[in-house]
Amino acid sequence: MELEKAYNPTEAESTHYKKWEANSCFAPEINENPNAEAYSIVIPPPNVTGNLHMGHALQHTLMDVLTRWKRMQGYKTLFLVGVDHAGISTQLMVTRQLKKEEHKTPQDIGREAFTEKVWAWKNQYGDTITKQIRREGLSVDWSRERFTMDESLSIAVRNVFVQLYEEGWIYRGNRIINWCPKDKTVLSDLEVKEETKKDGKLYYLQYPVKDSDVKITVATTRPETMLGDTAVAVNPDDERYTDLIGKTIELPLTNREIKIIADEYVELDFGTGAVKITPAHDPNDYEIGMRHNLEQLNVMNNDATMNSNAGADFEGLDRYAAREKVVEKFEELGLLEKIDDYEVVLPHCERCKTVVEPLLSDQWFVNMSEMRDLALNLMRTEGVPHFSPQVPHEKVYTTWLENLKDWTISRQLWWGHQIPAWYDEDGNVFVAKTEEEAIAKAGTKNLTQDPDVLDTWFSSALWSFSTLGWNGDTTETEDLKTFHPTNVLVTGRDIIFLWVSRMAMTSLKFVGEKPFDDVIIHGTVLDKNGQRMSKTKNNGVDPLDVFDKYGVDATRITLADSATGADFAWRDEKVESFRNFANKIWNATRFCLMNSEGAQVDETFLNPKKEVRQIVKTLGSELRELDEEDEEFLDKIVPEFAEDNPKENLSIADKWIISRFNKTAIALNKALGTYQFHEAVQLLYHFFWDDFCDWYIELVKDEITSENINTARDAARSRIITLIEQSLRLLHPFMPFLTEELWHKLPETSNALHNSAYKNADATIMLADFPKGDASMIDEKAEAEMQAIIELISKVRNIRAEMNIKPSDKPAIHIAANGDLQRIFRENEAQILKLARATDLIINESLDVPKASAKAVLTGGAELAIPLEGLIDFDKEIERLENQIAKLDVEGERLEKQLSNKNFVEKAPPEKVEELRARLSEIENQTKTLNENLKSLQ
RNA sequence: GCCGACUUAGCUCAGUGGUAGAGCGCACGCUUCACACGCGUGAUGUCGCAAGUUCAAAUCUUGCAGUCGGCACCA
Repeated sequence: MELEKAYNPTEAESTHYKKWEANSCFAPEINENPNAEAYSIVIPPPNVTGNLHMGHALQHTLMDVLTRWKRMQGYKTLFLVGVDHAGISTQLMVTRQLKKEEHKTPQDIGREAFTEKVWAWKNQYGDTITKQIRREGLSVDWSRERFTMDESLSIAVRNVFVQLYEEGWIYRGNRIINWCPKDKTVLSDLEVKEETKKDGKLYYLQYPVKDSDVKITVATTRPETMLGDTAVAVNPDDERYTDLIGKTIELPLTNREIKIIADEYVELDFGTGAVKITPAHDPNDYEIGMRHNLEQLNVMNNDATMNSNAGADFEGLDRYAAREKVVEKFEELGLLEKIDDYEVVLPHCERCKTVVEPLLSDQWFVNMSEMRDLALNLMRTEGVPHFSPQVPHEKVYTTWLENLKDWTISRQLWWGHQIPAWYDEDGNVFVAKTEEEAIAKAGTKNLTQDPDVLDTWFSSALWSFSTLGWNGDTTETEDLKTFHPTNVLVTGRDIIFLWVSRMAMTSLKFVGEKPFDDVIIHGTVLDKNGQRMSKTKNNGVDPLDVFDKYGVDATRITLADSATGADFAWRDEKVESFRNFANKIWNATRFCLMNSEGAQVDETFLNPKKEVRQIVKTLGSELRELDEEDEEFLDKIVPEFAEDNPKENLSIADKWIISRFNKTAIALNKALGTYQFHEAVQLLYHFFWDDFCDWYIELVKDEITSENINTARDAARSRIITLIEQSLRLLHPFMPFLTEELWHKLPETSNALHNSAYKNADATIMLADFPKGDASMIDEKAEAEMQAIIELISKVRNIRAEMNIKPSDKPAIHIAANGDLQRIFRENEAQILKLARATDLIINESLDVPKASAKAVLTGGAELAIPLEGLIDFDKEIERLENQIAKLDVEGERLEKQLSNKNFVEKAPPEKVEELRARLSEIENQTKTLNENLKSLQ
């Protein structure tokens, strides 16, 4: 079989996903093992309005890597997918469309028609994100796809609301809240972002005290709110104002009189020490107002224009126009003391960036006390959720919970879960799951449902269990039993408070168990200059463009390689290098397939013991008394077997690559188990490229391309193709398309290679058994021997390059070495000659070469020389040797210094001291030899 | 204001007590029968600064500087 010269991802990406999906490979039901352990991940539901960005691609890749890995291990895996209705974003988007297409506002068409439009919009555009998820290759179970406004999830929301209300945790109250005048809705504290404005002003306004000439000066950044002042407060200990406490102020621009009150809240040394109090427009003033029983005068409409309470001169003015006018009037009255430049920090709507106005308003709140304690207790007693990385997230999470305030959950929107509360004509409230129940409770049909909807995060908070069937009416399902708690949540740090904490709380409260064990917090993908990607800066990198350019697999493994929890700057060059890696895998496989006649994928070629077990099984009882772990077992029963069996007859290179493979597999499983994705990718990259391609393939090339058909050649072919097959399995969680594409091209791949949990499924690498790695196949001796061969070849290559020996010139290699090294080099003579591009390998106890030779030393006291009659440039060779001596000298000096330090020798672990001594002795030997070589040239 | 992270080769980043690493880039050489998205060879770092702990510090402690982030906020 001959493959294209380079990997072209397009075809693989367009066919395999469809096949996997059609074969239900993603659903947990594919697992035939009734005792299989479950593994589950729920996706952080992307906004239904959303488009995939690089952050999603990163997060999704990590979840899919874990899911595919566990699935291949035989776990009953569920990667649950779904989208979020995303209240404000979606409503804004549809509102914008309505304005553009029909020049209408939502109010023009009414709630029902508008909501219908949003649903239509959702149905039309809502699958953008799910298409993109398919493109990413995510092995999510589409049969369990959820939407936060699904019927069952909505029932869950209502049940949770009703229960919390009945238990007294949810209440309706009139409090200072964050109001977005543009979106015209209340926002929770978490949806408000502070921004510093450097060119702000601090205005000093003078208020005349009634029946006196005294004026009291207050400082404010928002002069327009003075129209709602209902007091001026001073510190009770402030001697400047002692006489004024209790006096009355004639509030300018209004004909109202307000009191001067004393309150500890006021700081003596800030501003003028006197504070205007506007209980309806400032959270602190509100608190003071409550303490002093002050009137709460709301002077603003919900679009941040002034209302009639502000007086006829101001009514209808925008807050900023009103500010200017108030200042002008104060100036006219001679009551404007001064205006200072002042850096102000203003709250902004996270979504539309409008300055948020603190307003007194009737809203629904959740008192979080009980649920907060449940979550805190879980962390304190079990350390759950376990954050990766633990620092700083565990502490930030805990601290936030400890300081948790009430959650504002109502939103003045139409898109979302409408609050299940009804009012009768007298304003009495009836909270119930359905209107019928509310009617029953109220004893009247004349009820109006609260027009507001719930914060989007209220439904997201239930996501870990509402998606598995819990809705309050139904509290036990097979899925809940099997998949809850989920194993790990993968998400960004921006929603630890908004989402992670709330899932922890609601899950504990309503299901009585944690929602997940682990939480992986990934970093943020920044642009190439280290800036956050944003629409306004237009510096975003579209993952779909990257997929098109470099392929999905290259993008996935690039992202996984970057996942250390730290932010990182996006570089196309990095994907390019992983695209090259994909191509390398493609070509290595291509090469093996060009030489695959007579080969078969068969694990026993990598592990003869497995064959022993098979033979034992076949032969049956007569062999039972023999120890199958005994390495010479086969020799004992059939001596000729070991000699002739090419599976047993392994070269150093074979043993070495098998050892390296098993080490890699073990380390890879460990890295994935501890969420060290970068480590995992590095292991795969270097095993495959450096060990397998650069060395193993080159070492066995001659044998497997041999024209002579014999069992040894076919065994070598089977071995290398089996190594490819096993490597593809290790790579599959990261590069699903490429590995599936290649796997099917390998000879005799079938569902027999599946994990035993998937015996009957159609053949696919995604269900193949994930290699665990066999520690007993690690062969340190073979690795050391191979290291000697690699060192020899590398040194020859170094001489060739530095002495400018043409590739076409093939010199002889002379080696002086001890018995063991002699054997190793002789056994691999053909490979050494090929890879070093030499003609003869002359091995002796000592070197017997002409002066005109280039020389080098090897670890273990061996020497090598390449005679270069007529070719050698003595000056160059001298320089080369001097360079090597200099390098060794630097290291030797440091070691000598360390070893002559008594403290080190006495206090450091003996094995460490011994290690350094051995190294020093090696350096001394090599230096000595190099110096002799150098002298002979001078 | 409080909390925290980061600072390592030209660039992007790994590395958490024992001889400084990768990819890209750079230099030199290669139509070596899988791959130039390749092969071989090489150069490049007082690991932000200062002090401390230790036989030993990129790694632990403290301080400083710079960058970034989270939380809170004084009118």
